[in-house]
Amino acid sequence: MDKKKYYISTAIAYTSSKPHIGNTYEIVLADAIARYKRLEGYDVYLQTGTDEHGEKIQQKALEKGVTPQEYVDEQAGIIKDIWDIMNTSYDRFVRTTDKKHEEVVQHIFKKMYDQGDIYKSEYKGLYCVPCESFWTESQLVDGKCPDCGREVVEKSEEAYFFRLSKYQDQLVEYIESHPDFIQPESRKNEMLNNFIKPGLQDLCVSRTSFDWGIPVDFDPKHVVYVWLDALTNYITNIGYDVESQTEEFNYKWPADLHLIGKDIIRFHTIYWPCFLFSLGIPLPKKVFGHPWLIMTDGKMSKSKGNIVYADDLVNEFGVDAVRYYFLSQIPFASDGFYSKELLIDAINSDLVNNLGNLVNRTISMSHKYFNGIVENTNVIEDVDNELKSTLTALHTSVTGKMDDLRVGEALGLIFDALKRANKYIDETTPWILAKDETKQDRLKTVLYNLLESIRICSVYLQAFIPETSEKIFSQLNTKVTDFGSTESFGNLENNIQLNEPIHLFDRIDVEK
RNA sequence: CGCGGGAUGGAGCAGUCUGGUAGCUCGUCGGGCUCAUAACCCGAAGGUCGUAGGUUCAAAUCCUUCUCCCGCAACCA
Repeated sequence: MDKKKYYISTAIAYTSSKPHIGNTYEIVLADAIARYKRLEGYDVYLQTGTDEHGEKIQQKALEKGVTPQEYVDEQAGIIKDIWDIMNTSYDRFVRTTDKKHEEVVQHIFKKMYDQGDIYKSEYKGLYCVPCESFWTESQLVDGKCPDCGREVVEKSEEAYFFRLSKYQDQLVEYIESHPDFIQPESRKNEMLNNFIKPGLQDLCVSRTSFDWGIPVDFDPKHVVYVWLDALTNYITNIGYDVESQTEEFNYKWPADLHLIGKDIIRFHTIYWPCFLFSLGIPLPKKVFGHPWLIMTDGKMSKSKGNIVYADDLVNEFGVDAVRYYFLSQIPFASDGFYSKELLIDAINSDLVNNLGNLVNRTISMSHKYFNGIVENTNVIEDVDNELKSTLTALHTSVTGKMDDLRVGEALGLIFDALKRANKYIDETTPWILAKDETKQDRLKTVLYNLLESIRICSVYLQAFIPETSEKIFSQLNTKVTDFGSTESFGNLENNIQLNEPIHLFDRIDVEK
């Protein structure tokens, strides 16, 4: 076994409310990457989960009249259900209220304290007494509390700080010598110019204003800052502890990819690396800040009532339709739009007209002309060449796009190939061949080529729309579904008995 | 001058790094075909590539001005 490992993580979802499609996009994206890597033969580990501490959680629980633990248990369940509804293949779903995690976070905090990276000091800030909140200068509205509009006062409170400043030079050096560390590239410049080079201030890593968090064990009126708690999930759940690391940790770490939203790049490319420097363990290989899925009618908000949830969409359109939309329509580095019209458009034109119809017409013809048994008679004509080369080229081109995390473009290449296969039907006109007694062997080859093209595309599609791939393989009645079988054309079994054609996707009536 | 991103036919995007006939999907219009989920295939119309200027034989692409939109601005995650 010389499988190479691939550790990919999503950010852990904050349990303050049910995730909408924007939040759900990330796990689907991670899943597609993970599935593709597995297809390629990597030993993939996909970790996701929930971030369950913090003041906001405590407030929400209070509002609902339940304990914070009861609240996050419910929320974590909801989130996990949505991840499952999206058919995502995570290997472990972690929670920051897990006892083992909490214990290791305490060890980490202590270690940092003992070695002088964390020190006790005072947090000074502008405080709104009635709201019990600290605000920064820039958050104030007309110099007053942005929540209630009342005066704020200078206040200081005891707190622990992490010496970010100590690691500034090391961080700059690391980022500049590892050009792939922060992706896309524009984010790297943003971090360097905006935050790091102007000078890193030490980070306040404890709170005393609320208690729903991991207590600092040697000073229990403090709880650990949520980000120190949350970020470490990437190591605490694979067997890291300050004194001893498990074999699992040594094998999996460093992570190959942290997939995160572009809004939390700062935490993953500044705080997290510095924490790891402090612990003396390597940095993850890549942090990719993906763009957002935004609504054509403006930002989602409760007041607008335009929040869209993935599970509702799945109920209406099916899981693979929603996955397809997320994976194909969101640009690599800039935000992508969502609207029901765009979703329906993509379903009808790509999934129904292109993919679904291709499979359906090909299998139908095979049944009609040869009772579903198609032999590769190898009656080759020039017109076949372009089809074959289009299909075999995918092996390199799709993999290249996936390596660059350009998932939408990878999917686009596959659908271009399907389109090419539809064109091949017009070029070869099987219905005319069928009427000619002497062309039966040629017709068999044409149909075989089409079925093989469909098979090859379906192998790749396992990473993106796995249920659909299954349905196609089942219609083709093929066992050849491995990645290696797409390197050359003609690996579909000869003389297989096809199953009856079924509709993969139903057309969505636009009038509705 | 806080930092960064964006503005490309009706819609959504690619192209900008490494200047050289402006491309893709959807929609519209016309044609073809009939195996198929009114699907498929071919063709056409539609863009002064946000504004103004500059460099160049040549600019969506490089430089500068301005306008508009978005994100960030560190103790909310």
